Amino acid sequence: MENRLRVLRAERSWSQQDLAERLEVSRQSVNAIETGRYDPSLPLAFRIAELFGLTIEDVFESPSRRSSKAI
Amino acid sequence: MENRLRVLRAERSWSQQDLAERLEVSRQSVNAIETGRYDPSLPLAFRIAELFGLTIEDVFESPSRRSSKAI
DNA sequence: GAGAATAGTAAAGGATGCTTGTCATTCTGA
DNA sequence: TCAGAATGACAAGCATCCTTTACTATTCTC
Repeated sequence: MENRLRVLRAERSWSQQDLAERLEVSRQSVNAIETGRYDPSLPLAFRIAELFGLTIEDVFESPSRRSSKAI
Repeated sequence: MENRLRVLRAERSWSQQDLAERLEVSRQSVNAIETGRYDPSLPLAFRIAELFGLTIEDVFESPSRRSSKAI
């Protein structure tokens, strides 16, 4: 599942470690999610979306929904 | 994590089996999610939201977001 | 009452998420 | 240039998700 985590993190100049601490997960989990090795659990997806003030749909994108979304 | 799956299903008069087939999961998985024994994976949460034409936030609700949402 | 449909639960096993620990590589700045 | 920060990746182990199979209880319909 595609996600915009790396972009959102970069916009805030956070390291993976910074983000991991804010989400209360390990740095390796952040890295694995960013690099697409696995998807977060639903509770973690909620924490991620809330941290960035976005909806889950804004952060993660199911393949079927990837069409021509602006920017 | 709270969810409105049972209500959404009932609104459509679907059995757990009906819903399970539409989601391509087992009836027991639907039952477990409805009764709160566990949360769906993120990909399954997306399928559920898409099936009902809602956002994930509309179907599932993190504890921190449970305040005074209308109806 | 018999049979079907629905729902709740359990056990066992496979798949996935998350951890700590470790190593290699790349980036950054003094 | 070189040290430290940052990143990517892997392994082992535990937790969680999801499966199949199975059993039970309730309700409904004939």
